Amino acid sequence: MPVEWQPVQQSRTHELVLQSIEEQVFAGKLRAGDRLPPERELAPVFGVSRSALREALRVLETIGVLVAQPGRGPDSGARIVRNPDDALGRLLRLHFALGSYGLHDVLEARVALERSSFSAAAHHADAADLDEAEEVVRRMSEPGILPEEFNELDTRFHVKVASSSGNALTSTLTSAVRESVRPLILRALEAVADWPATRTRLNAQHAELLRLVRSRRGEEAADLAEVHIRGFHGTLVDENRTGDAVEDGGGS
Amino acid sequence: MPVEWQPVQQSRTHELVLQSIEEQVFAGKLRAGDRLPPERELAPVFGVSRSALREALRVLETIGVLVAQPGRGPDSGARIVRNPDDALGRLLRLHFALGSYGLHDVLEARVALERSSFSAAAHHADAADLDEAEEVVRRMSEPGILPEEFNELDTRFHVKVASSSGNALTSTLTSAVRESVRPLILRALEAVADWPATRTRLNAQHAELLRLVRSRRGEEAADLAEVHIRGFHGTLVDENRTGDAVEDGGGS
DNA sequence: CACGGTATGTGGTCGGACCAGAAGTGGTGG
DNA sequence: CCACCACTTCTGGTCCGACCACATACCGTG
Repeated sequence: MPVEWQPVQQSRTHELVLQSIEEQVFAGKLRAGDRLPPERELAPVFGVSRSALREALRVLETIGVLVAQPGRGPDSGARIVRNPDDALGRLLRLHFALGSYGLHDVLEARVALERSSFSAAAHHADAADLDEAEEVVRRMSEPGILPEEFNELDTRFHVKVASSSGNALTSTLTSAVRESVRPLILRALEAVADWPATRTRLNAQHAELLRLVRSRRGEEAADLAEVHIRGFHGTLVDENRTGDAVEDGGGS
Repeated sequence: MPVEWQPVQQSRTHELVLQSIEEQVFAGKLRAGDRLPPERELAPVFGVSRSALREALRVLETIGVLVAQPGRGPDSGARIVRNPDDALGRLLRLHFALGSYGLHDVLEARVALERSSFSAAAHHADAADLDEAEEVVRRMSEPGILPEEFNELDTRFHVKVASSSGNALTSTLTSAVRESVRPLILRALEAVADWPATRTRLNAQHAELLRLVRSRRGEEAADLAEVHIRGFHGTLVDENRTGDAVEDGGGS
């Protein structure tokens, strides 16, 4: 049984601290909303310097598990929270920029995730969520809207539908994946030849998507979502060079 | 146009440093493989202390964009890399433990992602990848295998298929999502009543999945993958309490 | 030319100090 | 008794300077 154990060295103390805190989370002893002791107290508990502790806390903050506030009072100090969206967004955005994956990968991932989102939304979304999405579509349809704001609203539309599906994970993933290609999409929209026509076409699809979701026709909504996304990305590939995969030296 | 600008305060200097480095990445001036100057040189460039710079670098390291090695020579120092897997895995693992999303969310996300993976694998996978997957299935079929190792190999099977699909993003996401529920699945497997029967049933599906992929029947493979995953998770929900969503105070 | 000790440079850690800000604390005057 | 205001306290954020461990480059010695 060649299990191929990793070298695992990990002599870095801040990772040991991190591991210790993570174990508390996995064991359920640290839950969302809990507050950590002040850094000056916690560091000696772990037997490390405040700097090392701070680096561990910074990691937790980076992945959206912890927020820290200076000052005094009930809201001060380090608190366990659950905010994966920003972390995931930053992660995918940077890795997309570095070419960890290409535009085609993003396209397929979006199709997979949003098919699921629209299908689930057709079953679970309540009227309030869909009304908000409708309002977004309405604002996207205003004449004279610029690609900049259109891009912003389009993102919000897709994320809104995803979150209305009741699935926090696909919602988060959808949002992060969409965000990671936002600059690319913006540049593509700005470079499109007939902007009003493109805008109108996309909005017609948005409206139809919402109509299908409202009438609980999940499968049709999923199909149209796929067409919508593939068509959109098809425009992108025409306007941009697809980010190709380069060899890497950082194989985990 | 109520765009609702965020407060954005961000007085923390390490975030400014981070932002500056990120811009270099987005502008393509920092690419995978590039080396950063030593911390002692870089800190004064940004006009910050070494500690603040280090916290920014720690963030980049956390999201798998940078690795650092002490010592001297061509391999020392901080290098830009592309290793999103560990970062994504840790992120989803912790957030799942904190209840940012529940087991049902993971189920649906897995179905969406792996349907796409198996479908794409049927079109793009080469023989070598599938042979590796076959080998994994073979080892899972060895009599007397324990849930511990089975869980390990099952993860590797699904990740292997995902990576063979040629889509680095869905592969990474599949891996991370699967990893986030690994402890849960392990406990479920260990608690299952008739372990040999369960094992045999799952392996039969694995073998059939590979057969469908090899014969390029993507749609059927996707359907079976969905059945496979839903059945698996169905066992889980029976054995475990589904992690319910708690209210949160950390709205981004 | 081969070898081995030493100097150098890297990230990692540590301790102490100070800063800015928010809230508690207590004194003061109405 | 209450309202107001200055002061104290506590928090994370930052900075500085020093040392450690380790791997390499360097250079003297054989």
